[in-house]
Amino acid sequence: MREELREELREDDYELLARLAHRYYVDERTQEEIAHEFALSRPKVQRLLDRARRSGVVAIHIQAPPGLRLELESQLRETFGLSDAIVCSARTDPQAEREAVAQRAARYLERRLHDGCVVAVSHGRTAGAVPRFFRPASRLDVTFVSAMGGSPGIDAPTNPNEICRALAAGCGGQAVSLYAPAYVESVEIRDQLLAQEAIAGSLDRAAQATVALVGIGGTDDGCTMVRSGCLTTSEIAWLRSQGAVGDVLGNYVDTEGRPIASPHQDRLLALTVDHLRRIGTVVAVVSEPEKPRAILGVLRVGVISVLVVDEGNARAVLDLVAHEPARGGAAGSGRRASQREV
Amino acid sequence: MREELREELREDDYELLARLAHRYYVDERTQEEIAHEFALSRPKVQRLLDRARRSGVVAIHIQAPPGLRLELESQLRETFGLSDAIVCSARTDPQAEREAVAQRAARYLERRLHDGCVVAVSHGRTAGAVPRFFRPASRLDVTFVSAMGGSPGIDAPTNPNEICRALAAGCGGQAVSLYAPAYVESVEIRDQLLAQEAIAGSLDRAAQATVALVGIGGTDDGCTMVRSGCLTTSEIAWLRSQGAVGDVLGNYVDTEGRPIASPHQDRLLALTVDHLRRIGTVVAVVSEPEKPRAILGVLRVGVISVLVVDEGNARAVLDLVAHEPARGGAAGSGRRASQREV
DNA sequence: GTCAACCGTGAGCAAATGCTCACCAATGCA
DNA sequence: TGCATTGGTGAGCATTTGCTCACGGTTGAC
Repeated sequence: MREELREELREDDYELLARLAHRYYVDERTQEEIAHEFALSRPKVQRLLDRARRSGVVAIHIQAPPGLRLELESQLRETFGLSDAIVCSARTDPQAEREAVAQRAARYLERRLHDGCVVAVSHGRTAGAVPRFFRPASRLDVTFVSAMGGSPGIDAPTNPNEICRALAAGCGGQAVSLYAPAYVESVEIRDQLLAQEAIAGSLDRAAQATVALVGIGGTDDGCTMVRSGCLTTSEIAWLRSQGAVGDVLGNYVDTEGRPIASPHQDRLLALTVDHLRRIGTVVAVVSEPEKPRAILGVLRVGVISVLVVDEGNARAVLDLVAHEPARGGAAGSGRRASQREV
Repeated sequence: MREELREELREDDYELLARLAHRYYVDERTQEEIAHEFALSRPKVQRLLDRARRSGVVAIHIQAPPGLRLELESQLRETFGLSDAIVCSARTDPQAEREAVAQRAARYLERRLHDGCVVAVSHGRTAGAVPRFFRPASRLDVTFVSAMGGSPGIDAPTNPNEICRALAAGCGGQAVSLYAPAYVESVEIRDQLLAQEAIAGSLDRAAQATVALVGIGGTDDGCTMVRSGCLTTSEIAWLRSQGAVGDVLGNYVDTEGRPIASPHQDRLLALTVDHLRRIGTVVAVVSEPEKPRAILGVLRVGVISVLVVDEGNARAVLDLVAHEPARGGAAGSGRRASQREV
């Protein structure tokens, strides 16, 4: 919005703007002082300074550490209404990339968590890498609760209970495990399990969390939900055929963020999208390459508030949005790139 | 003061500062919003942004038109307590240089003058070039009054009366002439002249001015006061021997800005330094090359509030101050250059 | 172990800033 | 010529910002 082309300035105006801007930004005079000096009214000085900024006479440059992609982050925030976005610069090694993302997520949690917080935790390889880097400066009285059941089919450190335990150990907090599988073979069994106090209680605590740490899953045959045995390859293929592009906590959505009603849903022991919606801060960590469509779909659900992601996926997601034909006004690849010019 | 070396930052701090700065300066969030996003207190965000600025993470660059020497101007303002300084970029031709200075002075007056102003005007070649460029956008009801008498020995356009007339013509204002010579041969004659209502009245109006436009004279044999016949070369030599480095309205001062008591003073028909002191805005225009010592002395009198000067003199004056042994702390050439680092 | 000195912190306030709005002058149009 | 429109202007107010100050927790010396 309010995109302003670098307007053409008359030479005299240019000089005045530069003079005012120098006085304001370099010499740090107040607008009132400057107004007095130049025999202008204060609001006029304000307007001129505004113009100086918009016309590019004043250039504010943020000297970011290499590897920080602040521009991308801002675009993600704006495009998806996130309250925060953290992008890690591209690395060749997927393993290193995952660690970089996990480290940033850990730093974010260190900043964000404070005594009394309750954090709901999903499964996932990237989420599983977070605890290794989670070392708050001081002890934190935080409770980590599994937001979904476990799966024997995948590495232990990728399971929610394990992630909770490790995170709690990292800060001296508490871990609340969910002693149930992520996925069972019938609705009846799930309902029986949900009737268990131990299980319902844990899930309920997760639902009451103020923060959630979640991964974003894809719909390819090698995705976590398949590797963990929650879904078969034919089931994931069926979901794909229904338009599913990704999931959060086993809740599949299409590219528009609409839920995919599926029979598998009812055999899942995890928080629902509505649960997540009620949790103030939902932090999603993603690093697996080539997940942009999954990310796009899940972001559009509108429950994610913070995204920690690698640079490749970040760019890819924004590209998807920019090239989409049907949505929003004036698509085309150039639009997004010129959003900010300062 | 408060010179801050670019402090060394830890990598994490660096990242946080860059992130905050980007959010604040590029995305234009308020400090409060940022504080909330980063789970910090508002004052803390403020301090961090402060640090970001001082440590150079935020670089504010003013894209000045070529030939604008804003840095020099700020140094002049600070060094001599001027309310404004305008420096014109160096040109090879002294004539072109004078015109450039005069043009800037004219622009300044156009901005500064408003209906009802009374401007006291001295003689001088540079001051004489001002009217040619003085073309306010709209009619101005301003009165220009000679602040010293005339001299038949110099070009007409260099005489105060003539400058007043031309300035008044330029804006549709009034000119009040001083019908007296700048310099007479005895104190008695001067006193007689001062007793004349026409003369005393004009000088009095000049003394009541709210703005003054003055030149700064040197003490070489070719200075305006000698060329105009006000002083002989032996008189100016005597003044030099007394330490005089320059004058304003015929009032000679030494390099410290102290007045030089001289017998010639009493034969002068012009405003005194004390008169000038009571005039709110005294604009000095100087462009003759190699006048830095004259400028230095006159600026130190403390009556000049605005200096319009060529780049060569501006640098030379600041160099003189920087290399002075006796005054202020920690002299040496490097000091001034490092005053501002942003 | 105790005490003093010292950051770093956030509350609270004063100043500075951004913004809205009503007004005026200049311009264009009938 | 009169009238409507537009662009720019400064008054006044709400918000944002910078700053002071008292407090608490930590460090380091004795």
